[in-house]
Amino acid sequence: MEEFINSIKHAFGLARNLELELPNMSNQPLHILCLSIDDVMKAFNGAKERLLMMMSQQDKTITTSSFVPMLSSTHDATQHATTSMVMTSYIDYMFQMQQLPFDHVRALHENKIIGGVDIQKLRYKGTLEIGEKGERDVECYVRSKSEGNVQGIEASSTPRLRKSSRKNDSVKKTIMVPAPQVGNTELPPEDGFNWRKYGQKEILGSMYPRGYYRCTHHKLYDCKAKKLIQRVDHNPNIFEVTYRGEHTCHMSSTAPSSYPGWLTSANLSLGGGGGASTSSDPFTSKYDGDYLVADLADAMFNWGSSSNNSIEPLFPDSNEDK
DNA sequence: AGAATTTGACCTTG
DNA sequence: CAAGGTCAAATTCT
Repeated sequence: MEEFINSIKHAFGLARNLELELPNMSNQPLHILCLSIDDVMKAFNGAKERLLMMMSQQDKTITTSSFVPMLSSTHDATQHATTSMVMTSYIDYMFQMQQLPFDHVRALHENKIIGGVDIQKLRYKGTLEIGEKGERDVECYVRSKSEGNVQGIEASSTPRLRKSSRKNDSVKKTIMVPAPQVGNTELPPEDGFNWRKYGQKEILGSMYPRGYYRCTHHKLYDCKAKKLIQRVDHNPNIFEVTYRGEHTCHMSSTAPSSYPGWLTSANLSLGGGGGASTSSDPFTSKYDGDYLVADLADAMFNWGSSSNNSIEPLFPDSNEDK
């Protein structure tokens, strides 16, 4: 455990240094920045390996270890699982960051604002991914499946025509997202897309209702992307967010110009170009659940002292205008 | 006024 | 048939 703590502290230290040096990077060749990012990634990679080893050992024995009590005030199995999952998410989050600095730095260079030290906009939302299908040994926590490509069937015998959309959703990916501690805590942090709620349903056996959202552009661009949001029963500070379908609104002027790292994964096919950034630009007002690298580290190490295992507000002021 | 949300009814799936 | 998912009218918000 101590080994893991040291390695993760080292990684966060490197990330912190990189963050601090970022304003001065504008005069440096980009490959210098790449090397720095590589160092950070390697450090987190090592820490993650250790954590996954510890988790796999835990999963085999299902007994308490020194690891869980340090993070959690309650020791029941579900809390244990959730805490481990979210902690792993922090590590994953740092990996996902790798996809962003390059975009950000490029954007900043292109916009010639890096000299203006608008570091505020380098803050990134804290949407955390638990894992991806078949990628790691915590995949048991993730539901991710393809549902086939059966075409929808028109309901011809009823006055109300409706396509079967469920089978058309070829992509389904579920992640765990911590609830924001300020602003509207009823919703998980934004993910850069604009969603419109179209339904809510009480789910059998769940304490909290499930909210159904679709892309705001679903009519204009025939965008098929949807998401389901539901609070986790045993920890209301965590949302289970299921994404379905693919965004086909990339070229929209209101579509995000950059996506969170986990959304750029191949199975969601979210890569590709983005249009001009407007209000949906993740680095402007739409991104209100901001977390800095250094604060992620602080939140992570303060986790155990928090009575509700939630993420502390990092920039309370930035969320008040919601 | 238009956009977004709510909510009960309806539809699909297993 | 039950449960989950979606529709669409009513309502609320901006």
